[in-house]
Amino acid sequence: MERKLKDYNPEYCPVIYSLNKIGDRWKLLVIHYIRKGNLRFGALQNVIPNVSRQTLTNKLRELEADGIINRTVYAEVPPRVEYNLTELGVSLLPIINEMSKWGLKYMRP
Amino acid sequence: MERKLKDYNPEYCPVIYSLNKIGDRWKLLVIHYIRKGNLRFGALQNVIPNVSRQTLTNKLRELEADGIINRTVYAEVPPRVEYNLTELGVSLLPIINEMSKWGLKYMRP
DNA sequence: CGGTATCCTAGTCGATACTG
DNA sequence: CAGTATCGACTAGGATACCG
Repeated sequence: MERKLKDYNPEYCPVIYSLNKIGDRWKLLVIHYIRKGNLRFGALQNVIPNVSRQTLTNKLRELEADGIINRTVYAEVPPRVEYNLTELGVSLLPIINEMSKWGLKYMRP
Repeated sequence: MERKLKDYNPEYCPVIYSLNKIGDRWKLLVIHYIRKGNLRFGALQNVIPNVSRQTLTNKLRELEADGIINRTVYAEVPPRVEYNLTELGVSLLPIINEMSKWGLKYMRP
């Protein structure tokens, strides 16, 4: 699925381009939870339900590679790593805001 | 992945609720392409890149079950089936608009 | 603490053939 | 035309163990 959508020419469909960057539940959740401020790896793992360390690592690396989040390593013992949104990451918040608004309006618990 | 996110209690996170409804590339693309007006099954298959009949069928059924699209069958020969957005489906368009805006602004072809 | 490295499985998707 | 049925390949993601 990943491969297929990347083969398209996104030039003709901005939506597909966006989907290739963040069309992924985990990524959106990471961005959603990071928005409030810097978060450590462990905190992310706790706050995102049921994500495995490995998957979280993968998604964080992809987001970092795409320039959506920053990864800051503090040379301490025990080690501390914090993630926060880049400017590009912040520019994605309106999308998440719309999703949040829609969810609030239409979800029936 | 599907199962996992469904196990969460979405009551506490509207974003997760939204993701459970439309956190899926195919679904978003279907909604995106249907927005312009009624579309037949074949037209959808042509306009959505590389989607198989089976996958498209599945996604259309799920969207229908969630009340996001209508399916209208015309008793003709050859048969004609058209899909269009319900009111609920239309309410999702702001999300897609935001994604489209973001893609337009930040994609580098 | 914040990761890798492996392994493995469930589920998704595509190809093909067939149907009303 | 608009599907279904079947099968097989692929892969995202979870479990586990280990590392700096």
